[in-house]
Amino acid sequence: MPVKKVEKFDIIKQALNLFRTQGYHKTTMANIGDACGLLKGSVYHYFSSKEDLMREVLEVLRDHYRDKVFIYAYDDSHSAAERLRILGEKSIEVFVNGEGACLMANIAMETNDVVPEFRKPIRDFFDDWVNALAFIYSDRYSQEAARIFAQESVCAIEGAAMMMRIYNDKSYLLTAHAMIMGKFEKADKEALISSK
Amino acid sequence: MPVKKVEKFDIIKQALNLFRTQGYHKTTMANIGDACGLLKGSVYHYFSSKEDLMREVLEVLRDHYRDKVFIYAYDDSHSAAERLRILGEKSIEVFVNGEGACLMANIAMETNDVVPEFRKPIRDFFDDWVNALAFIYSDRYSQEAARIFAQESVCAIEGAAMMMRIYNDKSYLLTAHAMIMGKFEKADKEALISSK
Amino acid sequence: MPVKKVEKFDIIKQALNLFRTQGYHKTTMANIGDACGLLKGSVYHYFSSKEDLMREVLEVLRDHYRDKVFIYAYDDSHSAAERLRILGEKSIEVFVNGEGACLMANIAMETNDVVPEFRKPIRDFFDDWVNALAFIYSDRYSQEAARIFAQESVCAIEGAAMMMRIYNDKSYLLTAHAMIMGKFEKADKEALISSK
Amino acid sequence: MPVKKVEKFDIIKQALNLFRTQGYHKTTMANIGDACGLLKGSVYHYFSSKEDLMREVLEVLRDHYRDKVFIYAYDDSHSAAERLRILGEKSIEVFVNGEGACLMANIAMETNDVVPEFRKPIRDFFDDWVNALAFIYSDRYSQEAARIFAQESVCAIEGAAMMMRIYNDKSYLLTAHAMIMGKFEKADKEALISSK
DNA sequence: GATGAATGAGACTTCATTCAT
DNA sequence: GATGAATGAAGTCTCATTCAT
Repeated sequence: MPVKKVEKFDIIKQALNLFRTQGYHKTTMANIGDACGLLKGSVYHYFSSKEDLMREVLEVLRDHYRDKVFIYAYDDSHSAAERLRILGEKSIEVFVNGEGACLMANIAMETNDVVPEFRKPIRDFFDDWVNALAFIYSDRYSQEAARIFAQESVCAIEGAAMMMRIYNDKSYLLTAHAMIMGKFEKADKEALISSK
Repeated sequence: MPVKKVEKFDIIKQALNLFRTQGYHKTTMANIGDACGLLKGSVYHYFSSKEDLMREVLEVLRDHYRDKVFIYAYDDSHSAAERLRILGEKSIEVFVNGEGACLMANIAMETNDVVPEFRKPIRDFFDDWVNALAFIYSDRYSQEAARIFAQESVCAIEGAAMMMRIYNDKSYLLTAHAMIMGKFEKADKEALISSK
Repeated sequence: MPVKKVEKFDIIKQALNLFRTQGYHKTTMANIGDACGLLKGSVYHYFSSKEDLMREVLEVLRDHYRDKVFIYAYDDSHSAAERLRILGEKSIEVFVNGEGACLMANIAMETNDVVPEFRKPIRDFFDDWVNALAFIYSDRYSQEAARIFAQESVCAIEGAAMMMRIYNDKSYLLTAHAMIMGKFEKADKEALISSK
Repeated sequence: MPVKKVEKFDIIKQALNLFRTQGYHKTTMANIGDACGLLKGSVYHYFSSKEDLMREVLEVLRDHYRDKVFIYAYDDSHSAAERLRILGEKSIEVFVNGEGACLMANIAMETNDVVPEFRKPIRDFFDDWVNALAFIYSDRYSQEAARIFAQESVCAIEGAAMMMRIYNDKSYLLTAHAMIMGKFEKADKEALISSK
């Protein structure tokens, strides 16, 4: 029976949302328990500590993006531009539904210097993301240029997510995606022109 | 001769660095006291609460940027490109010296949903920044386009600051500035071309 | 067999005694914890704050008097004089056992101007007391006169409780009760005489 | 020049009012300083400690009552009833002007079991009061009866002061005084009758 | 597996007090 | 005499964590 498994995942989902919006230190085990209909003591049946819970949250999120989002970057059945569009769409969906906050970025900023254990899963996530974009971009850019553009893209999106949250205005994210798509498509044309 | 007295501004500076690197909730009044050679109780001689101290930190930082950095955007004695370069240089200086963390962004992400009092000073800071860049850009862009480019620039730099911190790699920030400068200069040429 | 657990009511009883003798501000959560064999932090498992605990203490005491003491005022199976005697006896018992201090009066005096939240339960207690006495007195006095005599009686007893505490001499309370009983009985005779 | 003396007395007066309404523990040295236009540190030029200040407050109040109020009890130029009226008038004045709180009673209740140093001045005050009333009453009562009536009178007035404060209703005090005067005058008539 | 009681460390804050200027 | 900076003890409260039931 998958009952237990589901419950554990529920805790992770609730914790993810709380960590995302309230941050790591402000979110208490009682908050998490409340959100799941559990007492805080009961959360310890599933996770040995708050840090452990956070690690699992980061892992689940990393896996989710790798398996359900970034994977599309490598899907040959779509054009590069199309794949870029899909990635953008999916991350907008997640960011915007999740009240415009990126767990990875927020936890990175809050805990980078105080809970070093979280660094690796966070870096892994961003590695995956940059690699995925670089793979798409390598269609029209050199290895080197694709990588830099990928990094720039991630910066642009994360910066936009931050502004979106500060100003409570979703347009930042849309603008960022449009900018990236535009730049990529322009590269396309230039590539076409120069290849003539 | 006065005994070495702690200046209020010293506390603000130390607090700024601690808040920037450890975050708001993880930084304790004892940490701040320690950094100034004071007991935690003594900090209350200057600030009525931790929140109050943070408010003053945000205010000081906002004022600093407005008066010492963004002000160059409006300095007629330099060309637009030159002014853009100066702004970039100054913020790199601050970010990088400050161990690569942007207090405004970090606190925004950590406290946006839990300490609404901090929202206004943070927004004010970003308003100042966007306005300054938009003013420079309006030299070669329409009002509308300048504003959007300014927002994109801030996003790019903040995203880069985040990546810099996560990967402990200062090149992100340099790349972001180079990209912005490049785009602005290209606009220059295009403007020249189209004005022919 | 359950491990000896602290009952919520135990905490209330211990707190009542401490508040009564040491006052509200001087009594600490650690004092209360100690008196119950708990750490100060553990008291918060039962009460959300010191003020909340005090509110419950006041409520319990008010309920106790209403249900276990003042209720006798309305018991038809005894004569008015007898009911008055019972009330006096019971309150002497409580006051004297409680080391001669009236929690309600003490907390009223200490917190009247600084913790307005306590005013209502305190007034409710004194309302109950005056009403109970007035009901007894209405047997031989007009509504109006009974009410005033009831108020005077409460004043006399509370004043006596104060003097008892200051001089550590229980006779004040006995004297006050004797005076009240005497006055009531005299009214009886006068009533008899005037009814001839 | 009596400048200094006056200032010290100012502090005592302000402290008296604060202690009376807020209680001993809740009143801070900063409160007292504020009320005098001093910083809290400066109060220590006049009093070695908060306890010391309170002791002086109690002493001043005791002296005031002894020299300016109770002294009328022994003034041969008025009848006993007149002297009783004067005492009542003066204490109503003080109580009611002083926002209906009796410093002596309040501090007695709050500190009886925790600051034994205050007991003696408080007892001295009440001794003075009882003696003064007993002296008046001895005009028409036996030594013994006068003393008991004096104690009852003090109880009645203090109880009334308490109720006045709890209900914010000055009539309690007036009623108490009327009751005492009435009882004394009745004794007068009875004495006259029995002396026939 | 869940509960709720309990812990203990540590957070923010207050405050009487001291002292150099 | 007054100030303001500083102290240190203590107070209220929070919270991750443990554990018997």
